[in-house]
Amino acid sequence: MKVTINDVAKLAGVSMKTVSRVINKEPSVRKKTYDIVMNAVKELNYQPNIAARNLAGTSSFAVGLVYDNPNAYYVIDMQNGVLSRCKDEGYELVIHPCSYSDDNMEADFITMIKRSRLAGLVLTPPLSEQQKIIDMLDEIGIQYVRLLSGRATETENSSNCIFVDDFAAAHEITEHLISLGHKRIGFVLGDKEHKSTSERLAGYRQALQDHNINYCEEHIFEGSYSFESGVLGAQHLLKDSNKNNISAILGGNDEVAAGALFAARLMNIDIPAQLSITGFEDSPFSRQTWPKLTTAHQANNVISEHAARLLFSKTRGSRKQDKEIISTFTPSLVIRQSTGVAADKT
Amino acid sequence: MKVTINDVAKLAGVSMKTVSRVINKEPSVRKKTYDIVMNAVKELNYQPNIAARNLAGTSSFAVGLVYDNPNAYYVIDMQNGVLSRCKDEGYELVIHPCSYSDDNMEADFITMIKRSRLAGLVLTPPLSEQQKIIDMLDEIGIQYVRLLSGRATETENSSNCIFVDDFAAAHEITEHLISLGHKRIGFVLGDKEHKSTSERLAGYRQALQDHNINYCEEHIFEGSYSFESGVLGAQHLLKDSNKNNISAILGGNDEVAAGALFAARLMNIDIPAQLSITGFEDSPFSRQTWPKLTTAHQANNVISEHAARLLFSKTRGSRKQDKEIISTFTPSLVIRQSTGVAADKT
DNA sequence: AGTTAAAATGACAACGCTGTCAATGCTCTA
DNA sequence: TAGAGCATTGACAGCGTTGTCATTTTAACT
Repeated sequence: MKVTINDVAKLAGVSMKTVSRVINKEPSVRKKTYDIVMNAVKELNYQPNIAARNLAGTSSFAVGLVYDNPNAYYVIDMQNGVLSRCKDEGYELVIHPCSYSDDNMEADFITMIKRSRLAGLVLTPPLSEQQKIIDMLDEIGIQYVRLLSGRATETENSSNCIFVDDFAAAHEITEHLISLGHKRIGFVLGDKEHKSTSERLAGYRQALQDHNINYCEEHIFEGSYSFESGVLGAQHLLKDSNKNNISAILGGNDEVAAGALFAARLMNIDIPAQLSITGFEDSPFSRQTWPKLTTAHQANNVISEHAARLLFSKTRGSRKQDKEIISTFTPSLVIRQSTGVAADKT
Repeated sequence: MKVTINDVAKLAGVSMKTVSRVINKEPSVRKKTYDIVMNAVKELNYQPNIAARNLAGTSSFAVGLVYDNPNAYYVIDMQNGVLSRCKDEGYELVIHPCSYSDDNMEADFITMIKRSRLAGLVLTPPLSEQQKIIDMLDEIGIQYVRLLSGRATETENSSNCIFVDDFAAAHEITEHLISLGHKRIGFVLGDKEHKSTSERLAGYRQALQDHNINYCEEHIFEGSYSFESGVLGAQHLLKDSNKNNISAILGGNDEVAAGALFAARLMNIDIPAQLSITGFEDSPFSRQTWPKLTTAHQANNVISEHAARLLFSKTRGSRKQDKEIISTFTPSLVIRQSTGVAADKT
């Protein structure tokens, strides 16, 4: 039942160490030896014991995924992306949900890292944006990859970052609305602690400017990445006392947009005839609203897979540098039924 | 930086083994010794190395969570519930998403178990219902806990099962609709491979029978647990050519119900004035539809925490039997705005 | 063929903990 | 107070791998 490296070595007629070399794809193994060992591995269906490898080796065979994100779809995509890479590389994934606001967070963090002797970490926003955390990790000396909102060129040291260009996405969405004739466009922002919020706002402003539309502070609602915030934000932007005459609303993400949709329904506003609404991320429920949301598609599972890829390229010293790692992802516009030609409100 | 059990032993002036006893909460340690050791542990901020524990010990310090479920909210809740228990017990969680239809599934499964030397497994539906998988696990001899739809009394050996009483939930929901005057109630079922589907259907039938309403096959749509299925199912049940005169629809779960809501909107049917719709599970997006869904609340994170609790009680030989483990959970009705008094259709 | 360097392989000691079993300390009884 | 018997502690091997370094084999030259 329990096959060890010794069994394989015996069957292959080589030493333990040579088997170790083969399964770790180390150089300096003759092709012939390699084949013999691999055959033995297959014949016995040998699975190296992770615990032993972790204990004996310098770096472990486990990576951590750290997130503080209430969005289930986002988290699942992130997990699956990283996990698929882990499986290929024979690593384990240790998931670590945590709360940024939690006082114990740092201690928790360190406990996790120490206990599992992690080879590296994938950090998702907003934790990936916290300098305090980055400093802590640098001090510990652990490898990590950060998922960030922005573009690679901006930051000086971005060798361990994967970027999502929210600026470009917001720019594209806003231009889409402008092309439909919208001039008074509201924006229900996400949490201001998230960099994606300021990036998206900046993209929106740039698009307005490109088309000579004045930026108007009254069109901005500072909210958070939640359905409820979308409801509140839309209600605020649309209420009669605010003579905004808004004809379109950007939701900070799909959830916010769904909330805005909900609010519009409460106010008997027809979508998209009277009001256009857009989201961000193209999460599953942007297809589960009525009408379906125009949004910016963001392949989180692919993004996180690249994050894992980048992490492995650092930890395992480029054992195999098969595919190129994409370091900046730009979401692409997906037009659905929640946006339409602007109603004339002049 | 790296504190080992030896450092603690030296500081405490005891042997390695005694420290081991303390951190494992083994009996036969004098209170005084225990305190001395614990102080040393705290002073050095000692974290036992999981890899070493796994390697040296008979059972490992990792449990697996296996799921084949497309519902992100469900999966996240399950993870968080199990994880919270793991944290308390110093265990790691290895997540294992898999596809029931995948041919490699079994091999994958075994690879995972072998590689990580898991102490136990938590299985969620529909995998937990597969006899083939159960047999496989029994053969391997690994501990596991199954999450099942049903009630504890039904099955002969249910000592390693946690039940969710979908029958009762469906009964309650159906009675709610009946009490509102509904007599012709449609049901868009989930995947027929899931036991929850037959349980919910049975609960629905029982409620009809209890109130002397005839069960009518035309009111049933065999679908799957997805938004799209909800759309299709509702469209089918509501189309004019089917002279069903349905005044209410049970969605197989919240996602299905959201789909049904979507379909109703397409057909310009007013909810709940013309049609009542209900879901199951009370997942977040039952609160993100318009109108919000009447559903059956099911605390998946609590349920999965109890599953983990049950698993630990088996593996660690009841080291501390603090809280009682609930083995059957009954979802409770949550009335929101998607259900209302039946329109008179006679 | 003889020499030398490089490539391939192997022997063996860690890694940090737990299981086993022996040794010691303590309590209680006669 | 001695001895039995249990509670508590410790010494040491071993879990299955990798790192180090020594050894053997191969290739590449005179």
